[in-house]
Amino acid sequence: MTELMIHARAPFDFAATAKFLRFTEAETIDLFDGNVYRRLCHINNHLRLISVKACGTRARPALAVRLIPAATDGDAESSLILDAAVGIVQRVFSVDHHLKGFQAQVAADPVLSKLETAHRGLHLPRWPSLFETLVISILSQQISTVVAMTLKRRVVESFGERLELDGQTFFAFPRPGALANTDAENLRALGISRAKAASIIELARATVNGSINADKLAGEDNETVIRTLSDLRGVGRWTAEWALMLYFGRTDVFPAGDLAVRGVLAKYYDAVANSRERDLREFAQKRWGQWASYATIYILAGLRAGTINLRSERVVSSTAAGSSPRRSAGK
DNA sequence: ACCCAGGCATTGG
DNA sequence: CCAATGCATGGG
Repeated sequence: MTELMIHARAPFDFAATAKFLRFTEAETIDLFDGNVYRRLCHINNHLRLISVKACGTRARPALAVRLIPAATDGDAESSLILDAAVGIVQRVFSVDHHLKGFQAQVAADPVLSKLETAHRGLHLPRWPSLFETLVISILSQQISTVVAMTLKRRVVESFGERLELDGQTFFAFPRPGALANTDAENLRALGISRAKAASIIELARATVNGSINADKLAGEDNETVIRTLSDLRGVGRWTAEWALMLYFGRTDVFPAGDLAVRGVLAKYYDAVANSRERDLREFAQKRWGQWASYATIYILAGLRAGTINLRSERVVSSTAAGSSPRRSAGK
């Protein structure tokens, strides 16, 4: 069986990166068993299961990529598909990001350097397409991630193509065309709000007709991408910023409107305890600069792992025994 | 039953 | 420019 190797830059923690965007057991599309990452993808109009696992050494990490059905040696079409699959894996695991720069950036920041140590090697995990990225972010707006993943699973099972392999059913994320021509009621029936249903359908149509072009946007700067994506119904700054990270792989983005991120800054950074969104953004850009996206995901990773939390007081204050407690989250 | 969770569009000052 | 409001589900 043909297997391709992709080399990555150390530090690189394959499992942490694979897990970051996949927090529920009920995942039907983005599969990770702790060892092998698998996802069914449309590649050059073929359905293929991409299978990835870590190999190499700590100093020279690498990924091994396989396709099922397997590529046929010497077949030109198979070769194209394999190359495309490698491109997807490179994107999903941000193998080109060099985290030494992030380490240097946060060395003097007590909170982030602790998080960097705790989660060392976590790369920015990304989605294979801009369409999928935006649909997931729209579904995630305001509601808990668990609910959002439930809704995503229903969308995938209703509109995604499937492939049976060894008695197991694999789903691909729906292509834009599958959602562009559906009625909003079909999404409403899955528990999606009226506004989000309309947003997803409009996004699907914009993707099909080319008015949203991921390849073109890839060459634009952050603010241009944010402006362009924000023209879509249901896409605001928060959603566009996460798309800059989770699809385009920009390392210098800070989603200052994010509820969880705001809570952490309010609790752990006195300087911005009650700041407005644009002040938080300025603070983050100054402090984390080209690595603000990594500061963001390490903060969220820390929250999930319990390295940091939003529940109680940050530390025991030696002098203010009777002082009023700090609010733990922004309003 | 109620409140909240990795927002957004709309409306009104 | 800023504040208030409704929206969807599922877990506490």
